[in-house]
Amino acid sequence: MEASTGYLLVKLGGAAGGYFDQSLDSLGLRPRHVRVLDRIQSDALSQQDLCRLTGMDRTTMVAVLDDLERLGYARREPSTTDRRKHVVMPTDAGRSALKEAAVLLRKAEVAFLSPLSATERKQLNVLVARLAEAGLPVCET
Amino acid sequence: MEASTGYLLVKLGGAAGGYFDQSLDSLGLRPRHVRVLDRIQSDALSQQDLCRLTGMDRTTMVAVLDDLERLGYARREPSTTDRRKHVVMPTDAGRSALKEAAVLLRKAEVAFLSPLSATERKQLNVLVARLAEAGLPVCET
DNA sequence: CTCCAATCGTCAGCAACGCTGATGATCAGC
DNA sequence: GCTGATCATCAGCGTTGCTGACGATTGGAG
Repeated sequence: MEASTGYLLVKLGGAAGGYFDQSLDSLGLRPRHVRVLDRIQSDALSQQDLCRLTGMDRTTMVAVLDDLERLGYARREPSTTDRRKHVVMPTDAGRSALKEAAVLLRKAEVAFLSPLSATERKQLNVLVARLAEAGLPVCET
Repeated sequence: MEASTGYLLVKLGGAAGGYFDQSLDSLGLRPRHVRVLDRIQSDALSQQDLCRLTGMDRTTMVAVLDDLERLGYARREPSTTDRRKHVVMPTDAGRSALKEAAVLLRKAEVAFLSPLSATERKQLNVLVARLAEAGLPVCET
């Protein structure tokens, strides 16, 4: 029970989360900010689009974008095609912050997985990818 | 970035957590209650002992034990050796509830890991156990 | 064209969570 | 017998993710 895969997964997920959180402290960001910053690089997305793509709540997204705007990493611009929408654009500072964050996150991940050999890390990646891709089966008890 | 092992681990951990939560709905318990219920089976532990063993906060433990007592699954008894302490004892109902919970959790885990083959599940278990055992390295960025 | 339901972004406020600090009771060492 | 530490408890704080409501705007039906 203590050593069940499921329990360990929960524990590990939490630890990894805290780990990633900390790794971004110097940027004043949290992983969710980076995820949003990443999404808005390529396409011009509305806040709703971002919600759908990241799975975040609409009100949480407002807070995240407030943060990114305050830090000068992104801007909200009125959409030219739909005046209800705001198109979210990254700034130059946002783009370089994203690069920096990616480096930090990568470093944190390497450290976190350091107890495993290269082969094992590859194995783990395959397994969790399969599990995540499997759509996280619906609970029906 | 989207498919990094670390990010997937966080996602998976959260999903597994919610999964386990749901699986215990019918018992009115949450995984933490089951963990406590499990710990008090063998030894006579004080609340502080339980905190140390489970890593839970002392005030959270109070709430958990309140729940378990209200459900008739555990009792607080004054320690005979130290009148500051409460020894936490499982009731018969608590013991059978634990058995039932273990079954439900096991079922949930099987379902959650069902996208993997038996060999892969074994592999995953070894890997996450190694990572968890490695003491979750300290972040120092 | 005129409504009307639906969508967008925002805000106030709620419920759960984990924690800090303080309290009263008790213990252990000097 | 005093003093500092430990135990269980409670009140209260800050954070988090969410619901519900709101005004503004859109798009389609009649």
